[in-house]
Parts: sequence; C-alpha cells; structure tokens
Amino acid sequence: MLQLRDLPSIEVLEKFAERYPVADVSAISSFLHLLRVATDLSIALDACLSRHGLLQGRWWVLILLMREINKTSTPSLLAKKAGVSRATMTGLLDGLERENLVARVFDDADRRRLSIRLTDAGQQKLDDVMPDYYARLRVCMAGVDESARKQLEATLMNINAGLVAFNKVF
Amino acid sequence: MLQLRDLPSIEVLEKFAERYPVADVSAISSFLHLLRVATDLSIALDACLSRHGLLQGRWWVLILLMREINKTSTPSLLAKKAGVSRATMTGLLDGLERENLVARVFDDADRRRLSIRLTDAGQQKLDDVMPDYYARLRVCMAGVDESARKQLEATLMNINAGLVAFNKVF
DNA sequence: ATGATATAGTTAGGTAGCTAACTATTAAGC
DNA sequence: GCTTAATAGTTAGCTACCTAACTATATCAT
Repeated sequence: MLQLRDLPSIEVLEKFAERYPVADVSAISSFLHLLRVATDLSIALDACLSRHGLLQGRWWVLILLMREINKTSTPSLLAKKAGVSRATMTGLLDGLERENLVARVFDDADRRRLSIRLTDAGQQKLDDVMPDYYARLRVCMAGVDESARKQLEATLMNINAGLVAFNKVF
Repeated sequence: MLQLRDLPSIEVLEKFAERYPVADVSAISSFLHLLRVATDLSIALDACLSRHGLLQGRWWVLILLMREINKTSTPSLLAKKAGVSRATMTGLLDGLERENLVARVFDDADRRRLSIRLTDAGQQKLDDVMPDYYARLRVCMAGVDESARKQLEATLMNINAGLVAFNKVF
C-alpha cells in the first residue's frame, strides 16, 4: 500500500492537470487523502497489535475463528474470508499454531480437509487485544459524529461502486 | 494492509460488543469500511500501473521527480516524501535505473550525495501512465459529487486528528 | 468403474517492504 | 586539529504477501 508522506497540493495537481487534461483535480485529491488516512490507520493498527505480539494477518484469523459457533473453520474458508491466498493462510496458521493460538485438527470424513480451532490461549489473546483495540478506535473516531459516519459510509459505497469502472479495460 | 473480504455485519459487531463493552459499533464499522475501500482502490491502482510495467512504489518516485523543477532529487529526500525507508528507496531506484527511467548522478560538492534525475524515458512512461490513471479515477469518482468530496475530506481530517489519540500509550 | 476434473493444503521461489549494521563523507565541539 | 556525531547511501537478513506447481483426495461424466 502506498505510503505517501508528501501529498500534492492543489497547485501541484493543477499543474499536472495542464499536462494531462483528463485529470479531475478534486477526484485525485479525495482519492489520495483517502489512501493516506487509511494507510495511517493501518500503521496505527499494526502498532497496537504488535504490542500484543500480533500482526494484522494473524489477528484477523483469530477474529474470524472467534466469530464461528465452534470457534472452528478451515484454511480455505479462512483464506477466502481474510482475502489472502491459501498459501499465505498456510503461513499465517503455521505462526499461530507455533504459538498455540490455534490448533490443526485432521478431518476423518474428508481426508483433504483440516479443521482450524481457536485454542483457549487464542481466545485469551483476543480478550487481551480487543478491548485495547476497541478503546483506541473509540477515541480515534470520537471527533466524527453519527451523521458524518453515515455520510462517510455512503460515500465509500459510491466510490466502491465506481471501482468497477476504474478496473474496466478500454 | 488488511485485505478483508468478509467484513462483520452490525449483528456480529454487536455480539463482540457484548463481550467487549468498550466497543463503539458504528466507529468500528466505519473504520473497517474505510480500510476495505482503500485497500480495493490500492489494488485497482496496482492493476492499472502493472499494465504499464510499474508498481506503486516506483510510480510514485517518478511522480515525485516530475514535480521537481529540474526533475531531480536525492534518494534521502525521495524516501522521506514517499514514506519509505532509505533502504527501500535504494531498491526502488535500482529497478528504475535498470529500466533507464531514472539516472544516478554523482555529486562532486558533497561526495556522500547522489542526484536522481528523471530521464526522458521516465517522463515518457509518466506520459503513458498518468492519462490512463487520471481517466480511471475520474470515472471512479464520478458518482461522488463535489459536496460529498468536501465532506469526505473533512471527515478524513477528523479521523486523522484522532489518530494521535489512537496511538497514545496508556 | 475409471479417466478427467475439482478441491484442500503445502511447498518453492519471487517481490516489496522493514530494521539494523556497515562504509564513506561531512559537520561540530572542544 | 582531532574526536565525536550526524548524514548519505548501500547491504544483509527478516517478514508477509504473491503465483505456480505439486500431492493427496474426492467428485463427476460417460
């Protein structure tokens, strides 16, 4: 993810727009600011998690497992839900298993399958991390009132809809 | 950057909030949606750039150079402005130099220093990429009107201000 | 029932980041 | 002036991600 420290000013963008007339200056500005804030949030999240010995990928796996009724899922499903490849999930699970936060359980019915279960230690880890994360997020978003949050989510949905057009090959 | 495919529903969040009462459900929801859309935008940007043989890091270096009056800067400055380590910048410049998009020029006055110059081929690469990128961004943001963009940037600034609190160690 | 196809998980090899340590050079403090 | 500290760039080794290929197992079509 782009980690832009030095966003272009409107003046710089307008200069670029002279050379590239298709540029929509306010669209570019909104886009870059969005990426920038999201990156900063992601970095802050990493910092919070690393104080608990976790990183985003592993942390998200634990959360996905906690959401399940039996605290159990499979590598493939977890990969799909976390948006990573199955290969990456293998690596994440290796790390989590090494620290006893999850356990691999073999499936007798379908011997290709594994079950991944959140261990008590894994649940305990979440019970340490989540209140810290939630508390930080609460204060971080305190300056954004409910109507601004609604408006934000609506705008994000519109941008998301526009992504189809962005990706279209001409 | 987190690549969440399976965002929690409000119901799931409320269930988590029972166990972790400090949770602010709408704050979490807004936060996750923001990260999600930003990630998707970043992936779409990668796809666009890779059609031109570029990736975000290298592309951003070219843009930073084009912004300069002489199309020239130094690795340290570029690293700072791009928000990457000097080590990473060395790697990015290696790649760009290999493809003749930038040139390393030694500085006689301060022999620790290098100048990095955007070559004609580098400028040509930008002239290929930027109109494509700008055109895609224009259609992507077409569904977000000017007032929504203003509102979005204001909210992002508020979230950014809250980041200080997020990072504070208790 | 069997050959082709699909699915589950892992392994191997690649990329782009990081930090820490290193070399070379310049600047600063007595 | 000489030692110490700061700065510029690179190198080495780490992590987390990727794709492609591989093994093993299960399913489907004829």
